[in-house]
Amino acid sequence: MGEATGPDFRPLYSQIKALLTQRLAAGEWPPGQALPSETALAQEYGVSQGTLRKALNEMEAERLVDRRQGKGTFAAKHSAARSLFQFFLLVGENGERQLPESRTLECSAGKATRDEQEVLELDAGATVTRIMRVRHLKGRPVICERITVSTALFPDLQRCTAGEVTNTLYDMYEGRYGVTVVRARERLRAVAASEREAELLELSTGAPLLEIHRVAFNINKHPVELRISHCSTAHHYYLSELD
Amino acid sequence: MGEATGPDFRPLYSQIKALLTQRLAAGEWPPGQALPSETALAQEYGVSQGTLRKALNEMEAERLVDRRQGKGTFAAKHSAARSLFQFFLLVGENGERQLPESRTLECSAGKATRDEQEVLELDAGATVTRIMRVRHLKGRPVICERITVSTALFPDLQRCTAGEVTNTLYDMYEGRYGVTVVRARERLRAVAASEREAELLELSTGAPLLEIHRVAFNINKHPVELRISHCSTAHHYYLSELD
DNA sequence: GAGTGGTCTAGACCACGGG
DNA sequence: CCGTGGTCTAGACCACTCT
Repeated sequence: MGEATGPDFRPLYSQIKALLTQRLAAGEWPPGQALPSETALAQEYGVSQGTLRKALNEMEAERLVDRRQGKGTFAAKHSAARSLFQFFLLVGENGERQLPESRTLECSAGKATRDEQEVLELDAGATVTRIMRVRHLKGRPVICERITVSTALFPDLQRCTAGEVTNTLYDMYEGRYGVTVVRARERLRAVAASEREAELLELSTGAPLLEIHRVAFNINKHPVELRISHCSTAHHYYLSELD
Repeated sequence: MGEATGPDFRPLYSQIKALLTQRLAAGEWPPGQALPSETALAQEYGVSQGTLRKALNEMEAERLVDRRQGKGTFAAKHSAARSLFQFFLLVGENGERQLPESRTLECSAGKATRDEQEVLELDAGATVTRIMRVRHLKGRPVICERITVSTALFPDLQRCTAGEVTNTLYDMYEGRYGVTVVRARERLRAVAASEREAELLELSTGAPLLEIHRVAFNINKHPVELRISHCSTAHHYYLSELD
């Protein structure tokens, strides 16, 4: 009957899900790799295939795994599609989606501010790496953003961001640091463009910008990145589906 | 084996779901009313309880029905909680949620503009009812919004919005007109406050405001309301969960 | 106690992907 | 061809709600 770790009064499938998520977070199946089949896992845990299926289906709904008939179940992996549809909600007038190109302005390390420390749940005095960049859509500068991550979690990020341009930052977090971003919380406000932002985005000072304050979380629900973006919404809008 | 209406190559549970949704949309079970039990419906359609359960569970995920152990399955009904958590995403600094009070400024009927006609999928020359109102949170004026609906779908809305203040507009759509809003799409931009908005919201002209362009849909996926809100984000932010 | 939805099981068959 | 996940079934038992 496959005893777990102790008495647990949640449904079986929910316990199985927690165990599988734990193994996933521990790196037992790196992003993109196949998990054992349903039947194998069911046998391993001593439960029916139906129970195991319910656990895996919920994990798929949370985008922790990818399931495909005839192929198998795979640990979630970042892709351009995922960045585009899950994490980049600024779309063009006609609704078309496109990932922006990025130009890094600055990249430096320093002591976390009180705000950064709290949001990223860091120890007092921890070192963070900050990236300032401008992002372009169809040749136009549209976004001005400042990204903050823990230097301990992402060492040498400065050097990495210099050369590579092809992939998104989240691809790099996953590929080079083994950190997969699965969820994010965004807080939106309207703000006035500062003098510098106005210059970078080719607008006038005081022009209204959409501020996106994003905290990104890894599979363990720990915050791993703080990103504050100021976006010109002259030719784009932020799409939010309420359902 | 319970023939449906014709040859259909989707999975059984998906066909059942479509049939149940259709009956729900037709008003067979008004908001809040109980549907027959799983066993009864399974027998009616000649499928197993498991298949029927899968259909109902998906409908619950889409918030078309409410299911509670020991009680039954109920047609979705609007509630303060639903308005608050599904449709009102402007929250206070400390993350607390609260529904705003509304003060109607104007309410009039007229010919739909080209934009309104397209968004609401109306015939050319259709009549619409428009409401202008200011909404307050904790005594402060925070939102300035213009609402447009089809007059044919919501007759006499002008008279209705005059007196009643207790409930939300969506409660009224449901209670008086039998229209349940189940989904919405919002497009967000940063805009500058007009002179009038600045006055109403007690800000200076040109101050940055968050524009929310919302289209609300009924259970049949038809657009039933257009709402453009201009929000002061001095003491509130728009919360968007990306998962 | 009777009735509801929730969990769990075991097994059959189907659809898909790849050798 | 085999192995994978997807569908469908039938039945047992549990947890919750109301009378």
